[in-house]
Amino acid sequence: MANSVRVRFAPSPTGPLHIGGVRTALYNYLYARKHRGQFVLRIEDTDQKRSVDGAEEYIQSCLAWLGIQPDESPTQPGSFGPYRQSERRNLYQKHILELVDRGLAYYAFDTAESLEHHRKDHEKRGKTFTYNWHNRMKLSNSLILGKEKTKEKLDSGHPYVVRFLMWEEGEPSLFTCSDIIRGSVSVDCKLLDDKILYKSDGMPTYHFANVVDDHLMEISQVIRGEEWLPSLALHLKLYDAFGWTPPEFAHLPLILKPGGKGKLSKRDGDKMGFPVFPIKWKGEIMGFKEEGYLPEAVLNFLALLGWNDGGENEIFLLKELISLFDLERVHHAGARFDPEKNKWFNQQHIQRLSLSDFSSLCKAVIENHGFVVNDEKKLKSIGIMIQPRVVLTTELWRELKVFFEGPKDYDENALQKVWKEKTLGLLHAVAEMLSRSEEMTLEELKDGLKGVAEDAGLGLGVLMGPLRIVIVGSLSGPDLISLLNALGAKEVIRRIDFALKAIK
RNA sequence: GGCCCGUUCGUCUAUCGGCUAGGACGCCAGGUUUUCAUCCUGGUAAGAGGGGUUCGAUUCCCCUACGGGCUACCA
Repeated sequence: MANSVRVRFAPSPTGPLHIGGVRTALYNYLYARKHRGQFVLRIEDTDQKRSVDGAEEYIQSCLAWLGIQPDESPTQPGSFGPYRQSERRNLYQKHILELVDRGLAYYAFDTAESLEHHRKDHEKRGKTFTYNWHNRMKLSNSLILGKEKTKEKLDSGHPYVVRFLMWEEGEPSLFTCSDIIRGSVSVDCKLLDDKILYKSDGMPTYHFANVVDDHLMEISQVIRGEEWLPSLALHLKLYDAFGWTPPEFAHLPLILKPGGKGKLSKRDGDKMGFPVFPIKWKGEIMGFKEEGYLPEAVLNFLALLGWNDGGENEIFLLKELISLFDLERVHHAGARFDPEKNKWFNQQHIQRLSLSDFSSLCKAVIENHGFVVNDEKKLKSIGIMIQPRVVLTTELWRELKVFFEGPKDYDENALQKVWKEKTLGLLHAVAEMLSRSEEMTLEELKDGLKGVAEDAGLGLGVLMGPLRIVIVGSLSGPDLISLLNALGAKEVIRRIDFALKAIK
């Protein structure tokens, strides 16, 4: 099939994958699925110093939790492997040599110290040091050394890097790149530097590895963060140098901090009390999963951060996102991460869960707390009562608890508010009424309670407050009649008795 | 500093020259509910500023301001 779509998500394993990366992965995934193409995970570990143990596995687990798994990855290789850059050295080697041979890249021997010196010196004079056409002939590299001397240096094991010959005098300097989201972007090549393609440790830099890999892996669209836009010209020039047809590019707007300035960073979540990682990292930092978010809600929120389908609906499942997604509708400006709206999305998805899905969520929580419910019908009736009351799944037990344990203490303020002189007698009467009766329907139960209140010359409302406190411990919770019904007469009577002893 | 990208309610956004500028989150008020929550109804609030182009600019162009990114032998 011609023009088949292959996109990639290419994180470097330097720590936990944060929300910006997740969104990049998501957009790639959506694009791939929408166009019936492949979604590739490539690990960019060319910087050994910054690689962090466990980060690669973490990335895979995140994608798995979110349900946006790659078609090809280090652990599930396709026919374009290896999928870790550290395992592709020979490929880079071969290609860098080709560039050098053709005079499009050159060896440079400048030490880090000497470059640093130049930079400082320029800075002092209010200038910027750029290693390029206007000074490359004054520095230390194969361009001035000539073939012989360069070979000598190389053979003697002298450390070197390889630099890209970005631009030479006489060439046209205006270069126009095109971006699916932004249209065309022009840069002046005179201002660009001779980027290092190959480091002295024998590893390629991002720029080089990226271009070689995207070409070799037959990537058709590169969808990545906006921080790469300034190096787009370099990358395109590199494709050009090899004579390769470049993929299309789409640069995504950045995700910004909720309150302050700058892009969202890994530490923001901790600082401000909301997660920025999908799942727990090294048992230290909690993720969306642990904080009670559904993967579909996280996906939904992220998808809408910088993109929308133009309609007014905002709640989408992954399947719908796939059919609606369109890179050309991606917003141009950075988007601020809003933890409140994220929560709202979660609530919406919880509310939309089918009763049986919601019930099984409840069941797991109940069992985690050492209780069992084997009556499906009962489980579902509980589910109906509490589903609208939950925003995060971490709140599940707070709502579920009342069905399994009576209160141990009672809300003082609430007591003062509703506890009247006749309350004691009223509660005794309720217990008595319940002990007399068989199984009751909701209606019968309501009528029974009404009867008790009326016998004391009061309305139902006066009874409900105290009764709720006695059963729940506070003045909040699901519909009391349904709750009493679910608990059963015996348990209700027990709680009343317990409370009457505990209160005064 | 240089280069690049961007700029509509507090936040996420719709609008692709006709706008009384729409929706959502949040917030406020009211209603439903025996409570809280859900739910419903309503309200609040925006085109950064200045120049053009045009019969008409939020929409196109320029300048300024502001925001963001990049400027490493990090990605």
